[in-house]
Amino acid sequence: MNELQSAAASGDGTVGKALDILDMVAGHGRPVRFSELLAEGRFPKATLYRLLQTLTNQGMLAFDPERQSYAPGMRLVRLAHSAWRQSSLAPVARPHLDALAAEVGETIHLAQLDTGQVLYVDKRNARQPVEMFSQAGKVGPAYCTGVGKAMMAFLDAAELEGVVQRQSFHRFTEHTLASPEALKAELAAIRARGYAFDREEHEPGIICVALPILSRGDRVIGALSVTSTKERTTLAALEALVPKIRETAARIAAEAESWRFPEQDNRGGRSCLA
Amino acid sequence: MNELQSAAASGDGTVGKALDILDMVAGHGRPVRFSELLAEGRFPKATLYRLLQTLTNQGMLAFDPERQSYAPGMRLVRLAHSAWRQSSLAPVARPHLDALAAEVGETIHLAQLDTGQVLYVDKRNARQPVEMFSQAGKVGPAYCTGVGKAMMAFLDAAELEGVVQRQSFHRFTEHTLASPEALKAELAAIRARGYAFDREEHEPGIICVALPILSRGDRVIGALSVTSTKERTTLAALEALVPKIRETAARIAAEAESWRFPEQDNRGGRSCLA
DNA sequence: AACCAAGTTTCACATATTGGAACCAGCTAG
DNA sequence: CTAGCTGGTTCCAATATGTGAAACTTGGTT
Repeated sequence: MNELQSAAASGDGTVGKALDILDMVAGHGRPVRFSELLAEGRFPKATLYRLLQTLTNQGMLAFDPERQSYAPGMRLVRLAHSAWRQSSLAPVARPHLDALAAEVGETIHLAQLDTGQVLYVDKRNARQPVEMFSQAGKVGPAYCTGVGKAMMAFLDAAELEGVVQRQSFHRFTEHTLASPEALKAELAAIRARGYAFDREEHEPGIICVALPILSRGDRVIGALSVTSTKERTTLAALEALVPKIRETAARIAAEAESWRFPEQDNRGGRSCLA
Repeated sequence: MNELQSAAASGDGTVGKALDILDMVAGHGRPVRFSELLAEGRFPKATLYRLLQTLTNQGMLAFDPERQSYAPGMRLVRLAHSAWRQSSLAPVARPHLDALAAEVGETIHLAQLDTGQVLYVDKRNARQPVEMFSQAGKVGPAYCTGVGKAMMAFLDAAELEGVVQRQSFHRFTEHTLASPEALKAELAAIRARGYAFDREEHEPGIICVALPILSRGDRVIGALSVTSTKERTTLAALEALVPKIRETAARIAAEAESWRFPEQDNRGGRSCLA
């Protein structure tokens, strides 16, 4: 029936297809027409149509009748809020990120590995007010970012293989490690050293240090990075921050371990104000 | 064939059920056991089980084998990022919120109406760094919040009816409007006045002014509020901010109108494979 | 009027979903 | 140790659901 299609994507019946379509719509990054999706050739006309309808009236997609196009719906935002609070590292990490941010005056990212990609779950922006979802929920490549490499370096062989296979190795800059071999060599170095650099591998001028967040038994549960520009600082200067970052990572890891959900149920009214 | 019947809830086949389950899990606000969900009695054992599995291996749910419990998964966060950027008012409103926040030194909320509830999509916090998802994606009641009432007041009769029906009218404080009648009277006043107050109706000590964001033809597309505490300020003082807020709301509305998605397609990286 | 492309609906067919019931731990109590 | 649990997983026939080619409708062009 099925052999090595297992891993990633669709397969599970109707629900799987529906979610696939959700991804397709979200993936476009802008409202999409029925025909555009159809053109992707992944589903026959009628099926696609029906599924879109279902998703739409479930609020997972929003249909703009004027422009006749679909976009991911707000129900996702509601659900994601809940996901973020429960399943991400962000809530436990928050105070630690704040502290670290106060110490080093640079941009900080908290990321997790998801389907071979880096998923940013929180951020502290040196200056200027934080952007909300615009950053959390964002995904990026693993093979050419500090956090991505930091996490990959501490995966075990089997996991790593899967993740490496999913990398696109697109050459973003002249420094991008654009092959599995180059990447693996780099990962070995990172593993030995204990932390990763991003030497303008993803964006020109942007450099960073990143450390994995390891839970008991060295399981990778996330990564933490401090980012800056080549103009403002140097790799050596960033490297000097490693002890602090490591400390923060350790604290987060420790807390993540013990973090059991408070037995109180949900829905009350929480609001603003500290 | 139909519009305003059946509305939200489940019904659409398997996909609908799956999404229902997603809501159930998310709704608990903490990892849930199979049996807890089962106890809800909405689905027969085997069905629930299968659906949970499907959702899990699609990444919509995360299963913690140690604690044997399900929580909303990270795939939702990814999807929501996209939803937030495309379908919410937040991206267009951002600069205007920043400006408003700078002027009035208080907490600002940007909300939309979703399934009869208030869905917060962005926020500016007077002081202290913004919390990310913790606020965006959060939902709250419509009948006892400034933004909720501001939006309801400008719905047309048919829409309003639907929304009112979904209110729980739980009495949060002694000021809460706890009946459809009281609410409707208030809404009429708000409609006439052009803006809404929250007089400690949701949380004791918390007051706010809110204005709807109306697009061409007076369609409600969101709401904007300035919140503070009874100690720090008064309703009259908040009322004095109305012109500024109205201006901001108008700007957001105008921009939302013209906002067509930049023709550039999805970000440089990969599509949906790799 | 004739055409075309985009979107919507139909319908005979088969596959995916269903859910009662049986099954399998792992526990606790008798 | 055995019976009786509770919580979770698997079977499988019955059938409700989802499928998709093709027909149809809409609205815009020439």
